[in-house]
Amino acid sequence: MKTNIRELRKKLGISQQELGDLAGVTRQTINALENSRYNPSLLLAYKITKILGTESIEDVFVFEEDESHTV
Amino acid sequence: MKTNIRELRKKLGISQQELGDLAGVTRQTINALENSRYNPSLLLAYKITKILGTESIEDVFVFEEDESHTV
DNA sequence: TTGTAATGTAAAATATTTTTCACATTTATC
DNA sequence: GATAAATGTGAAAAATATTTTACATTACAA
Repeated sequence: MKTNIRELRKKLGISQQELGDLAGVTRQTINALENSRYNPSLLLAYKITKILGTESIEDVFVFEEDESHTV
Repeated sequence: MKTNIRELRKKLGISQQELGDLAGVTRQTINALENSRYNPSLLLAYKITKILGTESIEDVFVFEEDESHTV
């Protein structure tokens, strides 16, 4: 799973730290998400989506084709 | 967070067990989601959304207004 | 070029999700 | 009403997400 968090965050002109603060998580969590290092909880994904001002979760988190077959 | 999993699953005429098998999780996980007992991973939410044939994650998982302020 | 903010990352600890097992209750069918 | 399938739920274990701490590197302003 890839994300557009970095691009969207930069459009807002905020740091990983600030986004983390807004979302209630640490900057390391944001960093790990930007670098595709793990699969967040749905609620965290939702909160980030809201903060970044996008329409839907799928605008921020991009799933690969065969990814729905993996846990 | 509430979900429409039960309704959508019944439209497909499948059991919690079958949906779990399709999503690669146990029936207890499906049951807990249907009864709003926790916040799944984003990937699981995505897989369930795909299996249920809905457009987006938000069609299946419904967030309350002030929920984005809670972790 | 020096200092400062921002980012990348690792390891250990903690929190949360998900599984497993087990049993009770409900629902449908005969 | 008996039987089987489906569902609800609890508790402990396993797996995974997230935090914390700490340090290194990069980017950028003075």
